[in-house]
Amino acid sequence: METQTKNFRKRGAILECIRCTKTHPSADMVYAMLQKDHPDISLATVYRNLALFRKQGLIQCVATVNGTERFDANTAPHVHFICTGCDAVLDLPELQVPQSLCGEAAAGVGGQVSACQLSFTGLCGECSKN
Amino acid sequence: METQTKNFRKRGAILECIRCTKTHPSADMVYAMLQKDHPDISLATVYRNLALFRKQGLIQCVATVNGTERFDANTAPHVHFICTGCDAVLDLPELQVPQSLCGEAAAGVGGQVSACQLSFTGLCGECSKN
DNA sequence: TTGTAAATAATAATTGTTCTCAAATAGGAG
DNA sequence: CTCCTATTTGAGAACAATTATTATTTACAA
Repeated sequence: METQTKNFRKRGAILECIRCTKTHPSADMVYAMLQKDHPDISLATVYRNLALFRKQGLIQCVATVNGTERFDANTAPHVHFICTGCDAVLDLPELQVPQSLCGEAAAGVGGQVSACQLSFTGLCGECSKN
Repeated sequence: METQTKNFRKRGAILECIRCTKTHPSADMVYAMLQKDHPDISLATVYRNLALFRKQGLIQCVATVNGTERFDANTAPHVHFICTGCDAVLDLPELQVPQSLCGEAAAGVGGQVSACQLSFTGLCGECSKN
């Protein structure tokens, strides 16, 4: 029973992990965070399940920072800030992409728009003091 | 003299190449396009110079599609459309990010905003007919 | 020509990600 | 409970994009 619950679906643990953090982690960060409760987890399992969650629409990739993808369990479209100093990805919940732009975009290409993404780049509060 | 002019600074050719195309090419695409006039160019040279141009502000990375970076010599902030069908990156010159948002973003993080990027994802006209 | 610093080609190394495959496991049928 | 089958997983190989290294070539000035 002990080992059973421990090994019972690491998939759930991965989803839980990404839902409980605000840092928009990469696959590697999720892997590191899970080490404590699941020391025998494989990095491949993390990648595999992140890809699955994305396909299922449970999470989304919100940015690619220095070549590594960053994920978010908040699938509602929202604005991000990417710090070039510390590679942090922050939410800007108070900002919103004007709805009208989506329609204009669809019209502009004569196709279908399924998502939009707005992100700002710069130095966060911490890093701008460096 | 012949060989001299031919070998004279491939850097210029790389910049020229990216300035003369509207497809927002990747490093690999630039490399392929240069093969004709510079069959002996190295892919590493393309990467190196693209990185340099970016640092100099001559070009910018406008998107990461399927893990590969796409560049643009138009460094003015403008909106893009990324087709998930054919991986094309298109301009949407008629759209603009409201200037007010940038200020709000800077205020939101208490830091400095150096760039912003808005992109829509979906199917382009061609692909939506598939 | 000769010295020096920058640019390059070739290739090795690194890094993020995906694939392969055999072993472990869950959940159902008997 | 026991067997069966499909799912999930770990380990590491494979892969592709990118970066670093190194020896060679080039531009240019003295």
